[in-house]
Amino acid sequence: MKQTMSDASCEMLGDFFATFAHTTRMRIFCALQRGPKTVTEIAAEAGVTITNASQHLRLMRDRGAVIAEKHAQSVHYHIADRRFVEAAIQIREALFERLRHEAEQAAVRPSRRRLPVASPPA
Amino acid sequence: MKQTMSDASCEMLGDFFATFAHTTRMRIFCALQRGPKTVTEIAAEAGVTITNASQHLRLMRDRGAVIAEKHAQSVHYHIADRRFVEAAIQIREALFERLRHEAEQAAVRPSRRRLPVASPPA
DNA sequence: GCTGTGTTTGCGAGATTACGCAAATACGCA
DNA sequence: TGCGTATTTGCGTAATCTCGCAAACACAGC
Repeated sequence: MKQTMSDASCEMLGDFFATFAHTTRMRIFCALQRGPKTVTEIAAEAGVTITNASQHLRLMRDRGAVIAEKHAQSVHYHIADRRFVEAAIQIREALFERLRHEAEQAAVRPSRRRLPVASPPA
Repeated sequence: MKQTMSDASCEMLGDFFATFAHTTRMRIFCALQRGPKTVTEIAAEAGVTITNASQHLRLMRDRGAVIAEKHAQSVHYHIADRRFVEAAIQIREALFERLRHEAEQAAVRPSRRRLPVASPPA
């Protein structure tokens, strides 16, 4: 069981990915890319209830993805580390490129789809 | 509900992050960074049963994170896109740096810990 | 065809996560 | 102090995920 990353690293990374492994949290993250926002604003942009937004934000906060700051009655949330945004954009580009590539492949051989195992040329 | 990323993008990214949002899958991903491997090898390196490894690999395959190729009796898995590795490394660096930073902060003011909300200087 | 090795699948139990509602808390303002 | 706005928390239910076991499947060699 030798590995390049330690078990601790794998767990840490797994937790980090779990932080964004939800459409709503991704929408929240996306909304926050345009600057700090209150819970109410975030809930509106993400299209969820304030309670639900607060719950997701707590999870994201506990895992260090976002930071909360109190201003008067409201709490302003913002993204904790700009590199998270850069990584997300990078990943999105890779996924989009993959989609384009798959679309081209589908156009070339329309009958070939979603084989569970891709065999090498026989 | 205006956003920089579309709902579809958020869902796609959320699914992608979910693909790695598990310690075992992260270990599998890590094992595969050193080259293609069979299910049996992956299971051994990740410290899980072959059945369990196969289940995780199926999920990762369905989501485009890894690619399977049959060779004789065995199936060799490899990472689908090198950028996934680069993104993971980048994120890991950011997390480690954050850990270091937190450790320094803790050393400076040892009594201050894990406040649910960080208030700005009053 | 039969056997052995390697991989996948079906299914059920247990654990975890997500969500809404109602209640509680925090804070500014009168 | 009392009120209104903003946010969080407790809790119950529904949905999803994880994992092991046994069975099924794929394939090379005999």
